[in-house]
Amino acid sequence: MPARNGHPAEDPLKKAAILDVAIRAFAADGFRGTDVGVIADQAGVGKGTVYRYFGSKEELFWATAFEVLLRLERHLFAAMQGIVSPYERLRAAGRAYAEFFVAHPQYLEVFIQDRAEFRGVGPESHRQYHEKLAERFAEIIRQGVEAGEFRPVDPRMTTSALASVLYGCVVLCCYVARDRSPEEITMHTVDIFLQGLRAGGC
Amino acid sequence: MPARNGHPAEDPLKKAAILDVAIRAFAADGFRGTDVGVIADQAGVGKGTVYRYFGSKEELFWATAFEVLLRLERHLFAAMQGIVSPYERLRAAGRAYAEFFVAHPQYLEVFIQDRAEFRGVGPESHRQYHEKLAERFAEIIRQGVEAGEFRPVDPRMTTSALASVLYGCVVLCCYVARDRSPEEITMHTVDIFLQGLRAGGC
Amino acid sequence: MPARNGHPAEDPLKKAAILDVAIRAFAADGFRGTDVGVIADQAGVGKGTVYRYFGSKEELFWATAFEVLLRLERHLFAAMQGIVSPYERLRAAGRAYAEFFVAHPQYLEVFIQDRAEFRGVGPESHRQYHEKLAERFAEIIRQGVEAGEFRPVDPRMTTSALASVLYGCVVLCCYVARDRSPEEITMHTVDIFLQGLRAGGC
Amino acid sequence: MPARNGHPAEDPLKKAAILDVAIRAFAADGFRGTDVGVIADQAGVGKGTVYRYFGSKEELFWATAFEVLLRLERHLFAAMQGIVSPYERLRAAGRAYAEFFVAHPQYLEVFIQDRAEFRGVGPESHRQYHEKLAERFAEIIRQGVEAGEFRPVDPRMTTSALASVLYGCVVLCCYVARDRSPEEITMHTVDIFLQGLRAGGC
DNA sequence: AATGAATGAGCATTCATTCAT
DNA sequence: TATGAATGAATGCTCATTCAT
Repeated sequence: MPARNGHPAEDPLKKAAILDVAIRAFAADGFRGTDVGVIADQAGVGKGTVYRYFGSKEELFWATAFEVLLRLERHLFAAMQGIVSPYERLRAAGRAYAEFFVAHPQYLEVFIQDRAEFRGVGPESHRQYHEKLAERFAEIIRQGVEAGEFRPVDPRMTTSALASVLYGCVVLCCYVARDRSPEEITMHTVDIFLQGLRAGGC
Repeated sequence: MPARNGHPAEDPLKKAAILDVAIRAFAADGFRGTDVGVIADQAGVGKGTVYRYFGSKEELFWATAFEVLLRLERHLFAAMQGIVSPYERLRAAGRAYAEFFVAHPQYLEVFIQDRAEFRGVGPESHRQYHEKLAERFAEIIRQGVEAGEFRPVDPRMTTSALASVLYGCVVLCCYVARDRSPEEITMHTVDIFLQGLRAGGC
Repeated sequence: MPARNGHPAEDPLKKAAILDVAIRAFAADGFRGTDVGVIADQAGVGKGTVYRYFGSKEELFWATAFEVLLRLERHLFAAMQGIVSPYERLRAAGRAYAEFFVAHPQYLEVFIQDRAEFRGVGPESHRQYHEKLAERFAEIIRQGVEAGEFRPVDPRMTTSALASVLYGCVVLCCYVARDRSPEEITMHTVDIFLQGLRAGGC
Repeated sequence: MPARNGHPAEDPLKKAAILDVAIRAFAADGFRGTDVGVIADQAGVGKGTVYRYFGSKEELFWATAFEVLLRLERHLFAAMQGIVSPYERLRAAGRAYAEFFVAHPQYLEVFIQDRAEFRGVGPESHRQYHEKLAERFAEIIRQGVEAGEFRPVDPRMTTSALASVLYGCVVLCCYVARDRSPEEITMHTVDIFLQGLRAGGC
């Protein structure tokens, strides 16, 4: 809503610049450890501008976390593009998930900070977005079940299960099996998830 | 009468009291949000004593995280006690893992803080302990493979996989499927992990 | 069509609107606690306009304080209208003074802020106006003395005395005798001032 | 309450030093304009120490204002020492009041800030102290009335009246009659207060 | 050895003022 | 002329760590 005589009420480029810097900053130092002033400096704007655009450090963080979620979603669905088999779609999503966080470790840190600092209690809009995203995966699983490709599992719980598997893999890879890449571990885990650890009992 | 070695005259009871308080404090407010002074007060000791026993806030946190790891390990192996089948042992461990963190949510927060604040880079002794713990599970998987109960997977990678699955379940339960308990989600996930999502293609 | 002199094309209505809002704002939050941006918003103008019309927050405050002084003066002389006896004129002025600040507590706060923040050191024009106002009262006292209604006091000092009495009454009424109204206290004080506390020793 | 092995829980000298600096600082820059850090520096202590001793900037200010009130009270009663006649006691108090604030202008500024910033709403303990002080003066007036030295006025209201007169004189002297000293103005006003402005109508 | 008073770097947020549009 | 986005200095308060007692 520009004023009567022309004003760029909000500059999307500037907003994006702040967000980009914020991702790196929160990833590097954590929510508490991050200085809003440093973000402002690195984004080339005044501290007041950051507050103008985002209201508070907390809201800035949530905007940051949301942006990461958006990018992850885009990456996942791009990777599943053109694949039909639900089985292959989940494998592709798993691989993309690992790739995404390996390529952008800072995104992972933001995810982790979100949980660590706010225990998953963010703005309602985030919850709704999670919900929508989960539903998209539940639908894939539902199709796999209907197609007889998957066992007759509960789609929503299995979406949770898949999310847990993927999240656990990328988060814990720093603790375990340092001689393997996160992608390797993730794909191994996803494959067990899909095939089962148990020896095939027909 | 100073002790034989190291710090003279350390009172193990006092140390345990501090640690107990620290778990609750770090869980409640996070690493950065926790005030060492408050821990000292609640433990009934002076701030200086906390520093004498633990050196720094960071070291205190690591001691805290280590204590939680010890308790988790005890709980897991107690739950596997007397079970022979590797398959059943892993199921029992999975259930125990979820139970443990549901019964003591603060322990989970400490785990999460550990990763969030220090990216899994703690003292070397922790790494070694993780290693030993992982080896114990790898051994179970190895036995399962040898017994023909499991597919011929890499035991170490599969241990990673299992850890990721369990960790992901308890950490993410706050985001997804709020209508299910963490135990339900975890057991569902573990069962898929063991049985496979794919429809049994003999 | 710019005005003949000084600032071209100043809108007196807009200026008055800003001043009105400013009185309330400064009274409510004090000089330091008042946000110029809020004044601009409430007056329905841009922040830049406030600065265009008043130059700085400080000058805005002085304009505000001056406006209050003008209104007080009008109120006092309206109340003295038609009264001849100097004695009765001063009583009427005293009563009007108390009434004025009871009816408009925000005016009082502005007076107090003026003294608190600037120690009475405002622009020279204010000093001159004070001087003129004081002289009008001194003249009344002079007449009272000449008429034999007052003792032969120094008119200027007695004007000061009267001002102090009135100011003290309205400012301190929040500390003392909360069971009496400011008007009661003021009239009691004024009457003592006029009659003397001492038992009339003829 | 020192700890088991000797601690000077609170150093009264340090506290007094902070208070002394605070009086000057608040007087010079006002409540809002004063930087607690500057007070700490000038008092030769850390900022944390100021907060340890006084809890907050506001409480520090109240302690400051209270200290000034105590000093004023001591000065007033010292000046009335040995004087019997209520009439002379009030004159002496009036003179002492003016002298006190002329000798310590910063005390006056603190008084004014108190009213400006907090509208006389301080801690309950202050109100009680004011009350006690007022009662002491009311008693003097009561005695003057009983002795026939004063007219039969209400002692409490007349105390208010006297307080208003004195306060008004010292506060406003910066606006009016700059060619007279505050003491002169005050004594003139007090004398009118005592004798009456009106020509003695027997 | 134990204590807790003292320290001061650190940080979120506000707001007077400017100036491009 | 009017606007309000941008700026960044300013400030209250916290808390990890030290050290005199």
